[in-house]
Amino acid sequence: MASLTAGNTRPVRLADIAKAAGVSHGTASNVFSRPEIVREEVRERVKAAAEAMGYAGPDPKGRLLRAGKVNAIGVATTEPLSYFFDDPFARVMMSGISEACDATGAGIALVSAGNEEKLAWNIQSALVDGFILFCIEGGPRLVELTRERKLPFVALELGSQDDTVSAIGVDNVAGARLAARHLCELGHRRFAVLSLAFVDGRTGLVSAEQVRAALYAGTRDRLAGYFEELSRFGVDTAGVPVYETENDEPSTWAGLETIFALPEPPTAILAMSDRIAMIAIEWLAARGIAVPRDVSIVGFDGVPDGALCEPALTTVAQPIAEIGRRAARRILDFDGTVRRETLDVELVVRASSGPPPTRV
Amino acid sequence: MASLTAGNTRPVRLADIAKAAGVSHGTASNVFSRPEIVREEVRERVKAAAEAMGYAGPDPKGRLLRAGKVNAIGVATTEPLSYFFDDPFARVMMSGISEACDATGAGIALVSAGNEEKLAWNIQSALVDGFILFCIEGGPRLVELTRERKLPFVALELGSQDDTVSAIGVDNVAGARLAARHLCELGHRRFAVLSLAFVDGRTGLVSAEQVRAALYAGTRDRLAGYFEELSRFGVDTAGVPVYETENDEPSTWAGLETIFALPEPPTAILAMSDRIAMIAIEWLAARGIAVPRDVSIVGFDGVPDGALCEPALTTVAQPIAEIGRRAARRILDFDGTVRRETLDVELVVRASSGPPPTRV
DNA sequence: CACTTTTGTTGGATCGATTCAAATTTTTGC
DNA sequence: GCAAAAATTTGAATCGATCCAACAAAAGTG
Repeated sequence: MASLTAGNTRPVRLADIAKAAGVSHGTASNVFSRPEIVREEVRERVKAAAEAMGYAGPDPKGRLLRAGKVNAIGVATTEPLSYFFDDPFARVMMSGISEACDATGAGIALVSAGNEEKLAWNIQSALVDGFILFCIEGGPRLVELTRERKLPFVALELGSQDDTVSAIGVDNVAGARLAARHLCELGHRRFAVLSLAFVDGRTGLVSAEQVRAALYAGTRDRLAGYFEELSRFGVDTAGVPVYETENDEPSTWAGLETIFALPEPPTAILAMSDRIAMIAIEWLAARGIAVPRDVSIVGFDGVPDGALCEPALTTVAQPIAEIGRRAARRILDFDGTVRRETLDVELVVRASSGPPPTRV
Repeated sequence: MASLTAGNTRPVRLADIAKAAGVSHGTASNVFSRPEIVREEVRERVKAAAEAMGYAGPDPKGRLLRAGKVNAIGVATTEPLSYFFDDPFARVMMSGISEACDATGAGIALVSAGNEEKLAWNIQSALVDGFILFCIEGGPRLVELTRERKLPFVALELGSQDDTVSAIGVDNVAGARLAARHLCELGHRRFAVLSLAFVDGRTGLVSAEQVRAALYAGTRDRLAGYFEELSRFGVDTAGVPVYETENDEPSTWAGLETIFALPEPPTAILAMSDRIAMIAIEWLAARGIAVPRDVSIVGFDGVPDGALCEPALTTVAQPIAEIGRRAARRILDFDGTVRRETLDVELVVRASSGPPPTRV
């Protein structure tokens, strides 16, 4: 219970110890930042004074203003902060970012906020050299807010096609085609799509009309990829139900209820995220529908949990950590250019996909 | 490939737009920080000037120096940054910290560094209002470094008994007793302990002598708890092998080799972390030793993975997220006091512990 | 209309350091 | 012993804002 702060004395400043040691602040500063250029005797005297007065060392707040560089990169999202540690996708991404930061000794500042207003403030006042934006929900807004700061930033996931923002993401169309082709080649012809959001805050079956009006290009692209490939295999995509979820349990459950209440339930589900896919697997298991015997499922993302679930998830894997690493390096070695980068995805075939049940 | 930074023009400062708008910098500042006190006409003029000159808004670097408060808390460790996202224990802890930070709108700055020197620098220059220290390996050093900053900080895990540092941890002795009692009550009498580090960089069987000289009090306390309870049940603790691991696979494997090569292998393993326990379960499974039929295992920590592994892990659960929340609040509502807080642990009985095999 | 209030604006001081050209001291060379 | 060269030290300027006491202008009051 000892009190640390002795009364309310102002913290000791560099100027204070300079005076105490009888040197100019210039010299005092040098003692800490370039000790080799000051005479040993003086150096010791200043250090002694610092010690005696309980000086905490040059305050980074002061240094910062002069130096200009923070040596930290901000990672922002509209989700709560715990998202960075709870969400599997985010975690792998952060691992990649961490790696790049570790390599250069940079720090990471996590930025987020419950409400819109606080988020704006937190972005405006974040002490960072640049931002990496997790554009999940509310991506466009986040980009706007960040653009105001006029610092380098990279958007993760090529949500919009705004060519004025740097972004790193994957080829969603190609990835989706991989998934669809895999299922078609296994013999499936009756499909359903459990999709991510096309616009904010809506769930339910979506019409072609609504797809065209999609706010989130990533979702639209994945659907386009699915449909292109399905068509190639002669599937009438107009008959394929597409249920828009919020990437969570309630909406995915609702989607499954809907899909399996249809006169011709699917033998294969194309899920736009591993999260959705894994929720679906559980839902199906609870209803005695065997995966992949009765229904096959292919996810999207390639989060580590997918390999662990029962049955292990077939999925379109993004190079998540690599995206993170690249994003971080783009900020760290910023060269003033705006660039959009698309990485390749890879189909990882595991146990959740197999041939369709033979018709009885 | 468009260039963002038009040449190398210095960024626009508040003073620049003040001049452009023909007002004093005081007024210009007010336009951004307290717009309601400046006359509308003037406000619009200044805003227009800002817009026209591409002003990014008041630079937080400048504001910071004046304001003094960063509104962010630093979380430091000697591990690489990715530790925060990869390690299950750290993740849950960070979730708790995040929650507390979200509630007050504070940010989180992750601080770490590969080598000692860079770590010191990073701690010295972290822009934060206080620190939470993950004292795993190298805890004492981390505490020293942080103390220099003269900012509030809280050490996680009551490693040392240094009463001059604030800390939050669990009652290791009581927790360990819980684990030991559970196994004794199931009928076990032949034990082995897979321990965390007593000192840095050593592995192998430890002697009572070495236990006494432990650098890490947490480890010592857990062992003390185990032994106290074992004694109570009439077990001769002198005969209980204690193998010091580095909480990783190689050293845990080595420990298991050693323990199971003993003339009287144990029927129950007391593992000082869930990590060690889960590594042990895998090792045993690979050797056809059934858990809990042949050998029971009790872990320590209560990480979420423990519930998922096969068999699910019996463990002494720490209120990890709660520790995180409290630590964060200690920094956020710092009251100038140094306090050591000890939270209770809870025995979570799952599938990895059962009665010992009946003697043949 | 002179006289207080109220409302807005100003400009200097401050936050805590770093930097650098100029001034000073110490060394070196002869 | 003295000039030139080298090594230190100085102090003003700067980084980019916020704060606040003092001042000015407009509005209200008797």
